[in-house]
Amino acid sequence: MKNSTNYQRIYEMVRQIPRGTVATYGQIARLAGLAGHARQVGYALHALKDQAVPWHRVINAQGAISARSIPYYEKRQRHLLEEEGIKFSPQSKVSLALFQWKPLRDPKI
DNA sequence: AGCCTGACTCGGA
DNA sequence: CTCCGAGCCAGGC
Repeated sequence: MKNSTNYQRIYEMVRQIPRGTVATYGQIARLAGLAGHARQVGYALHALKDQAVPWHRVINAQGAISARSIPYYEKRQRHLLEEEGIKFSPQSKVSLALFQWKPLRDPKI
């Protein structure tokens, strides 16, 4: 990666997501000072190899787990979230109103 | 160096 | 409600 700084910022933010809450890609991007670069957050997590950050707490803006190349991971992510007390709707979606991380420094929320 | 791909999001039709 | 297009960037070939 050329600019590892951006990735570092993203990882820092993801690491700060409290247990039992979730955050969206766009939200992480804003908090990391990369507003509008939600996609980059996804790439950063994709490039992530070790389990140093709670990547499973990052979901898309619809409160659903984003599909990735390996379907199995999707199931595993859901399991991890459920173990933290996060509930999924019949449509496999998380209620952002209830579980989304709401840090004070995020103006949009 | 150039081209293609992908864990996203938002606004408008 | 669903579908489409544009913006954005790192990594692999």
